[in-house]
Amino acid sequence: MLIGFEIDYKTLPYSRRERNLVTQTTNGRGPKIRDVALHAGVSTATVSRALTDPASVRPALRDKVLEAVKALGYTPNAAARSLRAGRTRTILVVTRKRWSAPFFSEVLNGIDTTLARAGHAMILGNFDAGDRREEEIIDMMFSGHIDGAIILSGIAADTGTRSMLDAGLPIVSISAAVAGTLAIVTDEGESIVRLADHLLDGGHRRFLYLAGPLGNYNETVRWAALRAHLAGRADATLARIEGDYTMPAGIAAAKDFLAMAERPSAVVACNDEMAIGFMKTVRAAGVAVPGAVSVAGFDGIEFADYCEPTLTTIRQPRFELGAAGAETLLKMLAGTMALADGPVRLVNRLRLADSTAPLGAG
Amino acid sequence: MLIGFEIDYKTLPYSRRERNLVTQTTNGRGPKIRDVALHAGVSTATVSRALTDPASVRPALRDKVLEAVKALGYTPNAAARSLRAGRTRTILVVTRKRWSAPFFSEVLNGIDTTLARAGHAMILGNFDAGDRREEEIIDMMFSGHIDGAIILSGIAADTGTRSMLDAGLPIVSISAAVAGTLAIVTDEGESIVRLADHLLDGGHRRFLYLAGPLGNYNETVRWAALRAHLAGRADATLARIEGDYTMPAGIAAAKDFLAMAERPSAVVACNDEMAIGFMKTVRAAGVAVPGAVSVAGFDGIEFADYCEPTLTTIRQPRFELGAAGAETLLKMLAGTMALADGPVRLVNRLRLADSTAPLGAG
DNA sequence: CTGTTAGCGCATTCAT
DNA sequence: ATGAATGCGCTAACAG
Repeated sequence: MLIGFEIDYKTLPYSRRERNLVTQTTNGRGPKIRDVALHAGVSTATVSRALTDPASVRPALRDKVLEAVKALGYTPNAAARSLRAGRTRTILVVTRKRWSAPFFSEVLNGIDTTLARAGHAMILGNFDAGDRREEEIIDMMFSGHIDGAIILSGIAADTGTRSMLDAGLPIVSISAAVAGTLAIVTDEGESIVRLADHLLDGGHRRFLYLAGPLGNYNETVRWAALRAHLAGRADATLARIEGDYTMPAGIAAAKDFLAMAERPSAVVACNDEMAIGFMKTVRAAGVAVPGAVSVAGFDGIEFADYCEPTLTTIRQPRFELGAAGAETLLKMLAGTMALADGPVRLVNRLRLADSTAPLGAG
Repeated sequence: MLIGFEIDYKTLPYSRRERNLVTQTTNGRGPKIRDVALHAGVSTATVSRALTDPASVRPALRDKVLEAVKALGYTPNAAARSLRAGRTRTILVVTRKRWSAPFFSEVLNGIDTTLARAGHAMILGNFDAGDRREEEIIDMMFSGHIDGAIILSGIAADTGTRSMLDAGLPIVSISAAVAGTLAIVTDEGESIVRLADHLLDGGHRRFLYLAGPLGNYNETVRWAALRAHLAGRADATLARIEGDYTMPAGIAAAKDFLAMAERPSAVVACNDEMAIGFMKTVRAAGVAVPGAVSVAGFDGIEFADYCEPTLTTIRQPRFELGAAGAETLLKMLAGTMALADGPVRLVNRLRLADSTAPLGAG
């Protein structure tokens, strides 16, 4: 039995010190607002006010409170706060299992940075149509666990019984416009037309388009724009091969391309990954890029500058898409923006690199 | 005025139907447990039990409750539940701003999949040492908003005043072992030795190592293992160039390499991105890979198979790292696993590709 | 400007 | 097996 055993707090790591203070309070689970109130000699209401609306408390008292907060290592309980306030300062971000990490990770970064600055947290949820996870995502919308949602998945979670849209929370969709949400999109149709014009200017007339998944928003917009534009040129042809945005899909498309009797001279892929898989494969088969075929992508992922050859592509403002989406959602929560104020459109930039060249050049 | 105006609910979208039902309940914000109880003719306690412990309620009553739940579109309020139960079924995952998206996105996928299966949500938080975000992360640990944390950042958020470790919640660190947490790591030291042996077998003796950020866990482990191993070979030399895991760092290293009087014949990069940036640059300068220099990476990101040439690397089980981390944390929460049961070690695999060849071959 | 009080919605005692 | 009542921790009315 140790009697009079003295702990020298100054030599202990602060964690130990704090833990010790914590145990001096009412119960085992860390200090509550009441503990702070007692320590500071004020009521719990004053503590609450000193923390959430400092201006409403006399400086002298406020300082006493903040001192007590620091001394006890008090952090307000989030659940109690949420229950009382009716909001959680938490946002749900939904993605799909097979997302394009190089593209979306930077969007996510933009979201996180913006939300964090506003004191909001971000719950990430992956789902694919049909799996149980989809139901959980919807439940979360109705559970009061979150204040709003950002959709990166291109579609809303919807089990047929109910949809995440029904919860009545503000929702923003980024990159793909989802009906019933405020969409943050880019001028992707115009962008792909600019790309096509660049290739047309280089003398290209036989085009091949590497498609994204059928029904996908971006796929639909890009294809429609490209097709409409080339339809206006009597001398141009446009073939199409289906794909799913992955590099293996680019490989598969390349095999089809290599088997074609009359090969197109210009390939426009619906995203960079497919373009990169395509280039790798045709080059391995002895088809020079851009010598024999020009290849362009879409998105402007980082690797577009490191593949061989560097990839002509359309650079989307990924971070800004995320930031604008988060900003917009915060405004909807604040009531200063509404669905009708959308969609928000950002501008892409054509980035020329070594994978495209005028017909016959390269 | 519309009298006797009948709405045909069957032709309305379900969302409309549900919204209608919701308004039949006590207040504006959706049905509460009391509404369900009234609708089913039971007490709130029975509703609660029917939902959380169905076996404890007589089947007849249980069915009535579940029916009422469905009819009203009831979803339990998460904040109230958390406050009452003392846990949130939410996990915090911390990353750093400059993470390697190709590597960590798949780890994240493993985490999310595993947590979701167990009914847990995942809050994502980016931080960098010194910014305000770091404090928020720590606050979250103390706020009762989360039940535990997974560290992908390699270091614990720590302001000097307090650290996320002090909250007393279970914490797992993945890929880099963080003191005070249960670490999920790989046999990276052994892996890099296997890689070195492969190059030694090919006749290489002059090595160059492209380093990660000083102090980084993986950097430290890999460098120590490689250095110790080559130190055992009297005929081998090992140079080192600093970097920060990015492709531009690989470019910078390549410039230094090109300026060397006697160039090493084998380059081992601490991650794939640097190896890829390096290859791109030396090839552009006319140095053949692997003809003049063999290059190897570390991590096994997807793009390693699509760069030019394909990259010899060490493939880490990224999804499994995430899954194991989440699994482990869940066990810690359940009390069936503790810090002392770690670390958990997964095994990497050497993946040979076109960027390495025996000395003088290629 | 500050203290007292009530209640956010739920899970869990304690009775029955 | 079920119901009544309590309190998780906090903030917002209301009083003073």
